[in-house]
Amino acid sequence: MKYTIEKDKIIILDKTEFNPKHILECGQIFRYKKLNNNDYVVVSGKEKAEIFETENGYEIITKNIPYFANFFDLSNDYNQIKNKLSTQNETLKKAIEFGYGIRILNQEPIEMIFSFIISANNNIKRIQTLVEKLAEKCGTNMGDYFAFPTLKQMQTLSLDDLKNMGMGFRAKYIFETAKKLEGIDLKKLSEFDTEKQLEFLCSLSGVGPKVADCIALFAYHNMNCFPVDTWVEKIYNQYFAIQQIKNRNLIRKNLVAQFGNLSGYAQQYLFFYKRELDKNQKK
DNA sequence: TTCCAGGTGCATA
DNA sequence: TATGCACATGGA
Repeated sequence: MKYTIEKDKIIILDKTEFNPKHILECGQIFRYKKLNNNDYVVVSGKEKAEIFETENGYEIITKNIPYFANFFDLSNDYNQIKNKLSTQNETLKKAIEFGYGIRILNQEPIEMIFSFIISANNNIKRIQTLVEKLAEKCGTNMGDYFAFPTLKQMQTLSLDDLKNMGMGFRAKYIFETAKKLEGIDLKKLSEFDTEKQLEFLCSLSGVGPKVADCIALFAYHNMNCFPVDTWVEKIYNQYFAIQQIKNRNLIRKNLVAQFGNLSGYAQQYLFFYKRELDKNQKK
C-alpha cells in the first residue's frame, strides 16, 4: 500500500486497502472513538493516534510513528490477500467487497489477554465500556487519555475492585490471570507454533479456545487461527454448512481446513460482514 | 419478562 | 470425550 511519513504523521494514499471504520469497527479493538464520519481516535497500549480522512486517503497523526506503522500492519499487501481469498468462496468474496479496508492490527499481548477475557459472553458495546473503566481505574494518566494498564498495575486490583467495576463473573478470571502472568515473558510467545501458543493461552483463567484464538490473532498476528464465536457460528451455518453444526470446535476445524494460513483474515471479513448486516436489518 | 452478547469452567455420565 | 448448566450485567 502507498504511504509516506512526515514529521508526526503517516500519510496513506489509498482508500481501498485502508478504511478506519472497517479496521476499528470489526471487533478486533475496543479503545477507539469516532470523531466525525471517517475520523477516529485510537488508543493502544500507552500510545494514541488520530485518523483524519483526506481527499486521496487518510492521515494518521501520532507521536509514535513506528508504533502505528506496525500497529496498522502497513507493510502488508492486503490486495494480494483479498485476491487469494475472494476466489475461494462466494460469501467471503462478498464480505471482502463489503469490508474492503480491513487490516488486522498488531496489538499488545497484555491488552488482548484482558480485553478478550472480558469479551466472554458479552457484547462489544459493554466490552468497550469495561476496558475503558479498567484503563481509568489503574492505567497511567497520559493527559487526555489513560494507557492500558501494565501487568503490575493490573495486579494492584482486588477481586472486589474488579467486581465493583462491573466485570461480573469475569472478575475472578482477570484477578487469577493477573497473578499467573507474573514473571512470564509474553513476547516469547510469538516464537511458539500455533499449537503451543494456544496451549499456553488456554492455561490462563478465563481463556478458552475462542479467546485464545483472538489473542493469538490480534496480539501475535497468527493467521492460522479462526476464532469461532456466536456470530461466526451463525454465518457458518447460514452460508458454509451442508448440515447445521453447533460444535464450535468442529466449525473451526472445517474453516481452518478451508482457509489455512489466511484463516485470521477470512475470519475478520466474515465477522464484520455478518455483524453489520444484522445491525442494519434491525434499524 | 425474556433473550442475547466476540464463552469459560466445572460437574456429570 | 461429550454434554449441560451456572455465571454478572445491561440493552433490546
